[in-house]
Amino acid sequence: MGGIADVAKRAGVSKATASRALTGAGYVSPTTRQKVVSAARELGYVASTSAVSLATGRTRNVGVIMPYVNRWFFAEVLEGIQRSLLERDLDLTLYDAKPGTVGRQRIFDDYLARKRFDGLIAVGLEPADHEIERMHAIDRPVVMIVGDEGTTCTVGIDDDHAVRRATEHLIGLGHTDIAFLGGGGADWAMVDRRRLSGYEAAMAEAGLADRAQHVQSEVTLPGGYAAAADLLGDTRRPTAVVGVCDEVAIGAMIAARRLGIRVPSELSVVGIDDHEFAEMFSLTTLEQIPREQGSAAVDLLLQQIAQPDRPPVDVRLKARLVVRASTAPPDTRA
Amino acid sequence: MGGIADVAKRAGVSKATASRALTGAGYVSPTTRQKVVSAARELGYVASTSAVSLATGRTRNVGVIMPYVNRWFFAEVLEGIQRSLLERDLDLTLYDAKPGTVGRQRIFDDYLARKRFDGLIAVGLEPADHEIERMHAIDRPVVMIVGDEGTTCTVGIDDDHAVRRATEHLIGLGHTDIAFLGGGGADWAMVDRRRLSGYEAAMAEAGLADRAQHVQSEVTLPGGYAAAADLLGDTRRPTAVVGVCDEVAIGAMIAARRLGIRVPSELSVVGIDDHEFAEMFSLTTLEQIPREQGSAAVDLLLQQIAQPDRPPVDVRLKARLVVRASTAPPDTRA
DNA sequence: TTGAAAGCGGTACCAC
DNA sequence: GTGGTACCGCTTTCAA
Repeated sequence: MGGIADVAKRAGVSKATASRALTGAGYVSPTTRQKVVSAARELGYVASTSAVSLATGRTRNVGVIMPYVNRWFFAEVLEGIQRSLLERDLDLTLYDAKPGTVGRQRIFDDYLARKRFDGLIAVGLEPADHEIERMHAIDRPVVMIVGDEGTTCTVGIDDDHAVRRATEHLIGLGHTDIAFLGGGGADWAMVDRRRLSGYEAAMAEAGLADRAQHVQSEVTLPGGYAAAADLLGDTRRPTAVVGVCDEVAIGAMIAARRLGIRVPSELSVVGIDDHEFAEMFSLTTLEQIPREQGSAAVDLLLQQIAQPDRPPVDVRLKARLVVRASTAPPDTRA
Repeated sequence: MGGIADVAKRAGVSKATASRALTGAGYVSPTTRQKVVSAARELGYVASTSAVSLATGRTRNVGVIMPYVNRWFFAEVLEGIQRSLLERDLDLTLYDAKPGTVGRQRIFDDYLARKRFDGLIAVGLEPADHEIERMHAIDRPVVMIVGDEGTTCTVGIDDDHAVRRATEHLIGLGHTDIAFLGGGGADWAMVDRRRLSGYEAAMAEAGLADRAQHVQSEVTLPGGYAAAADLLGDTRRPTAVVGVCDEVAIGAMIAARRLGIRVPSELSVVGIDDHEFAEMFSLTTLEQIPREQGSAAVDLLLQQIAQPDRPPVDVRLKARLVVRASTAPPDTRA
């Protein structure tokens, strides 16, 4: 079936010439090229990817490894990456590496070593040391989204900046009783720790260090709901909440409504993300655009693939404050 | 670096023997096998996937094509597929084929033809005729999740059954003013049409044909919210709503709360899915388990790959009614 | 500008 | 049981 040999024969040229004409590498006279191209089209010729890879050492495929695909941020990033790759005629192989699963182990131990890709994008992976080692061992460029700047390229928002803006926004409105909701527990992500620190720093700088309060919560919408339900059930509750992300913040808003606590008059809520639900909940938040981070990562990766020796770049975006109706000055009638 | 030739040399055998020892195909004496295996381990040998593919014609890779990855159902299915493939040492190449985009066109026109996979799983694709043609043209087994039974294997729930159960549940509680929320508009998915028909049939059978009411809505949580906000703002509103899926149903619940309409006393809501938010919203729903559909699809696909001539199988699951607190008899005080 | 031929890294048939 | 060898389908020197 339709190998390049058939195309060559039909065009009356050699395999070599056919290859040159089709790939665009090397000289071919315009007329010959035309003949080859027509022959290929007539035969419905499509090059075998494995043969091409074997011969060139390039897979025209990018690996994407992430711990979740069902959370807003990750799904958006994935879409951004996919769209970018699609434009460039590149494939995408997905690795779902949930923390603490044997699947993740297999991915790092076996899958990566197979080098089915020219480069790897790791999203919010929080890799352990031996995992980082594996990633470097494969000798392919790596770009991380949400990771620490270091030896590899990195894309992400400035978390410290974002959470400070969030906290300062509340402080600026007059709040002093501001809780930070989200994170904590066993496998607590670095992002979430960073955000907590930023919150604490902002509180301290405003002389509110002793009012700072961290409420643990799973970093999901139901998680935020559950944690907030506990927190707000108490009569001695904060007047404002910073959610570690919008999902948690929205969970808190829903919990507040259930408890009959009015947002924003009785409780102000800020998030970080600008999640697809943020507008519907009128959530004040710090906007990040994961799709753009995805395509930025692709750009960086392709640069690294083209020039492996370039020093690692660090793209650190500033999140923009989007004020909606979930924040207001504290109710002073109390 | 590290080809099978090196392994063979180190083990003191031929490439052929090394290959047999490593792949498990063909006879090799236990001792020889041991030698080869150790040599391979010592060298950190990993077979080149492109070379294997070229030689065997098998890619050990499965393509997954879906229109969204950021919606609950799709993300869950994807995770289910991924987990199944991971267990079997198979890779997953993702194609994000959003309706009406050039990206989708490229996927069907170019990407599929490259046959980077041994089989394809299409999720909720609603393919046009020429797209179906393309899928068959690649001459690889295809399994569809949420599709019409026909020439290919199919996995999915019995939508008619599910929506009837939902509607009958409400009718059984005494409701007669039951609206169906979701679907309609330009590129209206078949699933949603099927569900609407089921609802209409159930209404008709209960003698409520003239009370049937379809309210258009984008099939997302914010979409359901917006549509319900309109619908429920009217004083002459239904006493119950069937959401085309949980996302829409939950959007409706949120809208109701905003409007001060109490669920379930003033409004009953049923969904279909058992979405991750369903419990938190106490939503009565018909449970489907997308992850299981994903792994079922993988099973079917592998069977087809092993025995291409098997007749297409149709897995049609029954959704289970999960009664929570979003449904109750209509308020009769009115 | 084009063609012949040597790989790329495995697998699998066939003879020993 | 094991080894020699002809492919798999394409790219890429190197000569002509």
